[in-house]
Amino acid sequence: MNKKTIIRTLEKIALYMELQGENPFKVSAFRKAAAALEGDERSLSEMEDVTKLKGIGKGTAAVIEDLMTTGQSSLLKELEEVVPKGLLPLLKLPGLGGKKIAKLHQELGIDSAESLKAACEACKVRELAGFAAKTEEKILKELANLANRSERLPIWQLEPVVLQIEALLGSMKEVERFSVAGSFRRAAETSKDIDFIVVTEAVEAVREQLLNKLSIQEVVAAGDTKISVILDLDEPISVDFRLVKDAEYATALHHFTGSKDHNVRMRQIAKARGEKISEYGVEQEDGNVLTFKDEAAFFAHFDLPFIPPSIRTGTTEFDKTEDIHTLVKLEDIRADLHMHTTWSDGAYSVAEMGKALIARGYQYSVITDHSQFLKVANGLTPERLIKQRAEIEAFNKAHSEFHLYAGTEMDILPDGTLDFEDEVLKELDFVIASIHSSFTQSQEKIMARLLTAMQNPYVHMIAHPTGRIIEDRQGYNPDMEQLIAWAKEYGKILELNANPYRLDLCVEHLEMAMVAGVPVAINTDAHDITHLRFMDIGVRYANKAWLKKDMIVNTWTREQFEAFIRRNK
DNA sequence: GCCGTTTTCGGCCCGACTGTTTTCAGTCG
Repeated sequence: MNKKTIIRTLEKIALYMELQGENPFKVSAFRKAAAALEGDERSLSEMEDVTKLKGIGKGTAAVIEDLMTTGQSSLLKELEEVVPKGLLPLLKLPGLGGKKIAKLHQELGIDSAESLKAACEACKVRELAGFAAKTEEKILKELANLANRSERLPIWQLEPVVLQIEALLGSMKEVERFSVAGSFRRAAETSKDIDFIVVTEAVEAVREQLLNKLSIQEVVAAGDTKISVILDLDEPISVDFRLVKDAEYATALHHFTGSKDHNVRMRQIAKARGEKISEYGVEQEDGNVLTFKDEAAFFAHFDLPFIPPSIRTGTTEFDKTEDIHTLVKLEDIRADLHMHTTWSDGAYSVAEMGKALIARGYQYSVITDHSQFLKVANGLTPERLIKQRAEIEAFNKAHSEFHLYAGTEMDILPDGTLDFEDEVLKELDFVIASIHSSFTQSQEKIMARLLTAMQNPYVHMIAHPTGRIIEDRQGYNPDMEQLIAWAKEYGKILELNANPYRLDLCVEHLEMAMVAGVPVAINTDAHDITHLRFMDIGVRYANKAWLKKDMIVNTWTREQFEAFIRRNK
């Protein structure tokens, strides 16, 4: 019995219980048990007693025991008999939870998205206690959204899987070099699968290891050059591995990175010169096939500069080649201006974050914990801000080559006021203003809230300006044209939040900001040292909008940054 | 269901807000 299967079964049980309207604490107990198993590095056989794990007691241990001895869970089977499968996707509808779905099922016999839609259209739902006409309308709207949802997976779901596969490939001595390719490499918001190019002379050994060490649901193909599998995850993810010889690496990587349209343009360019591009190399008129040591050499062969993957759309990258050198690169980044520590909801102390930032080669950064309104995130009161500043100053004293600024991520409250008085704000080096509440207010109200922040002389930046989560929620729908105009008028920075859940501002809005000449900061919003890696995603994403390096605040030197933040002091 | 006792039940992170009702589930981080 696979540990992953047990984790997934426990989570499935939680899901079905939720649909029954079970006690939420009971539901979360099953989820916690699953998380406890997942969080423990040991395999099942290495644990003599699972109930020793915090979060696993008699009930969940019985489920595990059941799975180990019979290969299935009788509890889950019982639940599946009582709860229609068609109810599962309804949990994804905003506004509907287990209790409401259970009620819809019990009272109206609803068992699927289709029957829910029919009941709403027949005005049956509004007759139930706790439901009304407005709810009906909302459900219908969200059902339409659900149907429109593509099969593509969001980047935040793929990123940890890519990381895991990279670690596995990196550990194989038979693998000479490798790279993720496809739309993930192009920093697409969503992808239908993950592609890897792997250089090896030992195809057999690499294939065996991939098939044995990955948690696989289905092997689609396992040949000499291509291995295609579906991984056994919460949502199944397809992964293709292309095994190539070292000489083919550059052209194979280019070919499988795409985009399709980019490749078409490249092949046209080659054809005009009497050459032919394939994944194996560039064939000359005499039949001789050229190969390249890397992609840069490949592009150079066609008199092109290195084109970063994220701008390979098959359009502008060929028209604006002279601008490519103005795009930001990871090594241009000197700072991260948005992160959290244990003072609010982060996982590491000020000093631990500081050291991790120094290790990344940054010159300065800003600690920006949540403000008092966000009680669940342990937001800071003015008194705690003062104490935190002392800790930041102590860190700076011990590290003269680097500087940590004291900031805040301050909430813009639902009533349109700011969470701190000006007296508090003016003592801070850097002030971020953010919306984390009342997303469903009218655009007018949302804009009024944002205007308050824009007009405050102590606010420097608006973080994640739309509040969207990729493939999950739309955000609070601000009027971006207006917001960008205000940012220009009041001299504020807009954020490109690099967390793969957000990527907010999106490409379209970043382009608008650039045209308006509004400075952008690429920030990780790290709640953990490992989240600092998101800077790479942010930089690659920024390239999609052709943001010029000098408009990106955190490429500035410490002196330039300081001049900006001191303006209104 | 799990945990941890001032051992066998009460709390489980939380406080404001929305839409619905007149007490509450769901949503935000």
